[in-house]
Amino acid sequence: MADIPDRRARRRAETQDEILGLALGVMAEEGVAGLSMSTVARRLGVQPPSLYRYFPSRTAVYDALFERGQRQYLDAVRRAAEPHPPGLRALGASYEAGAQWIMDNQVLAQLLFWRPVPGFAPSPQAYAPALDIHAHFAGLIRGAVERGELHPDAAGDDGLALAASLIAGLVSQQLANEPDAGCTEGRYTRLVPRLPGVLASVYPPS
Amino acid sequence: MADIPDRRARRRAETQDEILGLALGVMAEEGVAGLSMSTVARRLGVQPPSLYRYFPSRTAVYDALFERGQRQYLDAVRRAAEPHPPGLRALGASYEAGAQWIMDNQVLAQLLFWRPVPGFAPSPQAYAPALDIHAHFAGLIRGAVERGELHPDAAGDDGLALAASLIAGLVSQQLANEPDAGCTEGRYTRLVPRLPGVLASVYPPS
DNA sequence: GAGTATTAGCTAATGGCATTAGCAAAAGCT
DNA sequence: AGCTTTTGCTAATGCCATTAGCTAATACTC
Repeated sequence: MADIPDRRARRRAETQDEILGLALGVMAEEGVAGLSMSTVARRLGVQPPSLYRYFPSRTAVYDALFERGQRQYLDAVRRAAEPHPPGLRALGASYEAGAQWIMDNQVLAQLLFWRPVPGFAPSPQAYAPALDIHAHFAGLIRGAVERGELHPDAAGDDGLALAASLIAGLVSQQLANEPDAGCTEGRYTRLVPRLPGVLASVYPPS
Repeated sequence: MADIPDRRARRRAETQDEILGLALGVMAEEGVAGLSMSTVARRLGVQPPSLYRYFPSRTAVYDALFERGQRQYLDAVRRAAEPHPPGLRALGASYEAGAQWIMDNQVLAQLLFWRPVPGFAPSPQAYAPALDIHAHFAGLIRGAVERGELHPDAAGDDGLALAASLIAGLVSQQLANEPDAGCTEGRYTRLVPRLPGVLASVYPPS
């Protein structure tokens, strides 16, 4: 019956995935820090200690979710920018896609961007995509500068920090105050499309 | 010995205050959601159940801290604005004082603005000052409009939302990425003094 | 000052949690 | 078929929040 090189490994990976999905559900209901291995085990139809065959600790579950989230988010913002040349348009598309992803994946986003879990710090490999995310936005802003859409200062340290803070601010306000609103209706996230314009008025091309 | 109307009530209030202080310390070490009644009791030199004479539950401790935080923060931003007439200058001073307070009281700030504790929602009375905070900033922005420092749109829904998001963005980025930096040195919070200028370039007076 | 009510502490107990140890059955491999 | 690896289980440990019930001290009343 060895029709597939490693059947067991595949089933194992499936189970791990199922555990992560259930964990997300629990976190959505109980809060990010409210993840309970026992609850996940119950929903999986298994005794709590059996989970430890798949993840060595609760922290490891967080870490796997962290990495998965980083990759999904990076994918979302990259894909959104792809159709455009690097510049303000691409930046706007990335902003919007990022905000959308965050509102659609709130618990994952909290884990990624706000670290609400005492004792959890992402492993270096789980954190790696975060650097790519930063590089992605930096690249778009440099592109906007080269196209004459922004003042060169926008690509400096302060400009990049401000650009990152603009989106972080809208999204964090939206999550804190109106977490159930859709991205396009929320009092805060509906302003996301205006961010490229905000950046341009702060850093008008020379 | 009844030299003071209610001696016991005073001692009780002192103990409650001491508990809140110890709780803040534990939260600073273990994370906001890592507050443990048992740890607080140990530090107070008392058995865990005795804490329940002072707070009916762990959630009640969070609630008391929430209210205390709201009041302190409101005080800080109000006091900073006082010397100035309502306008961009006062707004800048409030922004800076608020950012400073948050960086100096990170755990309290997380409790106030990011709700990282599953199952905790502030009671209406603990939440009350939050409305005053909003009104404070709205008043400053209206003042800036009246003084001709900002376009009237700045005092609309979108303008107020953007103004709140600007400071939220810088601070949340600072906390997430460089929590140990001082407010004036941090890559993000050092941009706080520029926020009135940012707002003015987005909403230039007609 | 004696008596009474209130308060603040204690210990013991309950039920939940993450995690570890050790065992038994199943699944795959040779 | 026999061996190894994997996956599940139960039992146990030590933590937690919280409740119940008791005792000593503290303050108030007469």
